[in-house]
Amino acid sequence: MTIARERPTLEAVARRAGVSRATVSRVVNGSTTVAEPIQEAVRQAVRELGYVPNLAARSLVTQRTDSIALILPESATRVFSDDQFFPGIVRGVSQELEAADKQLVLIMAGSAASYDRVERYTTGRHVDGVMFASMHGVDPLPGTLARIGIPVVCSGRPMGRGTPPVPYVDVDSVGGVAHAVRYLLDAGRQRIATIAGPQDMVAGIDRLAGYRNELKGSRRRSIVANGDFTRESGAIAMRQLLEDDPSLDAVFVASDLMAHGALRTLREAGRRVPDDVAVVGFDDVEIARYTDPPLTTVRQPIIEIGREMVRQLLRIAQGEEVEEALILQTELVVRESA
Amino acid sequence: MTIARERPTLEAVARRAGVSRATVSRVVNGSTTVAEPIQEAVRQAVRELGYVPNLAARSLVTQRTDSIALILPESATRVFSDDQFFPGIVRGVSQELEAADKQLVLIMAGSAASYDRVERYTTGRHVDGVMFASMHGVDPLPGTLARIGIPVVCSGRPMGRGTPPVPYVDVDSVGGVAHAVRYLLDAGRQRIATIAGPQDMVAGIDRLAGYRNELKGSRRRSIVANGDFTRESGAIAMRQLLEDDPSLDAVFVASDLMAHGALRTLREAGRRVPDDVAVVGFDDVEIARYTDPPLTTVRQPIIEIGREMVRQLLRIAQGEEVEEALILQTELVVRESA
DNA sequence: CTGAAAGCGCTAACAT
DNA sequence: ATGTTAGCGCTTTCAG
Repeated sequence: MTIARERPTLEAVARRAGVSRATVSRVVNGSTTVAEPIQEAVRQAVRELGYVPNLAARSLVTQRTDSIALILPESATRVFSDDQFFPGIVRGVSQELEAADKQLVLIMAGSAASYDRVERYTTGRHVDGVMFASMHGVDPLPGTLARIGIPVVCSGRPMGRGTPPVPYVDVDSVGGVAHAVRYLLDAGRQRIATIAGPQDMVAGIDRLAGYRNELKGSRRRSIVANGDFTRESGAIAMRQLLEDDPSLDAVFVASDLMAHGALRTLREAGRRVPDDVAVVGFDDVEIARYTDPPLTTVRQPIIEIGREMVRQLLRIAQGEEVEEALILQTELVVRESA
Repeated sequence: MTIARERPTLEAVARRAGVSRATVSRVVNGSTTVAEPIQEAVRQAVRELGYVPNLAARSLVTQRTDSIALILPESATRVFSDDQFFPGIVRGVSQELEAADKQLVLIMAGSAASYDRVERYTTGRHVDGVMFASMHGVDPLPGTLARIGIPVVCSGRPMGRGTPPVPYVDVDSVGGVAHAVRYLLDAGRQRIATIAGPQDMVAGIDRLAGYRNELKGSRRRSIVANGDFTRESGAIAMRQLLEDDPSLDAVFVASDLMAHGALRTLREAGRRVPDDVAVVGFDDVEIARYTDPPLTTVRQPIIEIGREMVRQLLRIAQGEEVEEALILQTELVVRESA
């Protein structure tokens, strides 16, 4: 199928054009210090031979690859589920990387074996920098990378303190949730439950902490069920809550997707929303506008997180010092009246 | 933030362990021909120095990177839309690559600039093989890669014949559509329209051809509107069709997502499905089971396409000859009775 | 403005 | 079983 077993090298081009390797290299890399006629001769030789530079060789000497990895420690199934978090991050990252003319390589790693591969891939310097999103538990990889000098940025504060600390971009979850809960309190709600996110992820932990914090001041007891950010888990958790406390009149749900599931359960249980039970979500993904009723939720600038991750990463790659934390603001979006 | 500016090399490890570079290389790569005590000494040195192999150097000599690219010539927005084609392909590819212990790097390229970058990235041998899905128009890149000896496989027959031909995995669209149309004919439908996919994609072209082919034998005239595989375009195309021929009683839609949109339009227009108008889709994605009424559709084994692409690619990479075309079968799934 | 030469860090014969 | 040696294909001083 392929004849071209022998790929032409710089050397071959140089011979053909009757110049030195150095000159060919200069032309190929767009140096302006080469006489026009020679440039043309070189380009011609490149064309005739079908020369394409070997990036491995180049990056061996330049120490750059001009590509950046975004690691999603999740299975492909999860990444492409209807959770709008991943698309948001990827879009933000793409936009910003586009502007910097860097190649984005997206890597999913849902299993232990694949995570090992990712470790080899990234530590081996196949990319100039690495971003992590949706991390679970205490993950040593970001710290490892940072230690061997590869620029890293995480989305969400990494769990466990490492040395050196890994810079991250996050949103003010605790503050956002506080707004949400206060909104429910102000509306006179008495028994405010929560459906928490997975407790192996900072997003899950922080949102639950925000809820507990805010409730503490109001002498109300907390009523908690756990989900994993999927719609289905929200439906199940809501059932659990209704069992635990049938008289609850409000629930803060740690993600819109789970809130969507919770709404279904409430409807099935004959509770009116928001009359009987007020529901507030988190994320402000598109679905929040189409639920019945539309969801009051805490807006999180997901795309912006992606963009900021890239900006931080590029700064680090240029040797600039950056703050460990870059925190973006959240905002309560009221859609139904509780 | 990072102290490790100087990355230890094989050389450094060798010195520290008091052996030669070759021995260290053997240990690092798991050769069994090294005496146990020496292995241990080397591993210790590796640990102490925090040595990590430089993959660029390695692949410069081995000519391998153990990673494979999947190129999606679409924007991130489109890839993460609710079109279940992309997730299916990615899942199939992931599964199969996992088994081969190769790293998948997913690359999206929705703009011309990004496509240039992808060309540089792939021709530069950053990966051992390249897969393409969702191609638009005549794309020279697969052919270019094949020519310079990089294994390539496409999903869907590439448009335009190149030299050498690029191997591809596709489904029997024409046959699948024929079944669908015949099903409508057998049900006694008289005016069978179609909502075609984008005509710059083989999937769009082939499905339209299948419709025209099958209709030709029945002396019925074809009624065509165009969409771009999105739900919204299906809704719009359906409106168009109703205007063109208010008396149509059936429509074959080239994708389930467009069919979903078409159903909405039909409902708004007061047509009952399937009583007034029968609708048949293509893809059999999950949504087809949840539309109202559930969609009769042509099932396409999307995940299998992904898996087969990888299998073909690995064969090519091992120097095996493969057939240019690998065609998977489709199947009509009847859900509503037309 | 161009060429010669010295590596980048690693692997793989080939010796020993 | 281990070491020596010769590159892989490229960039980049440094001379000229």
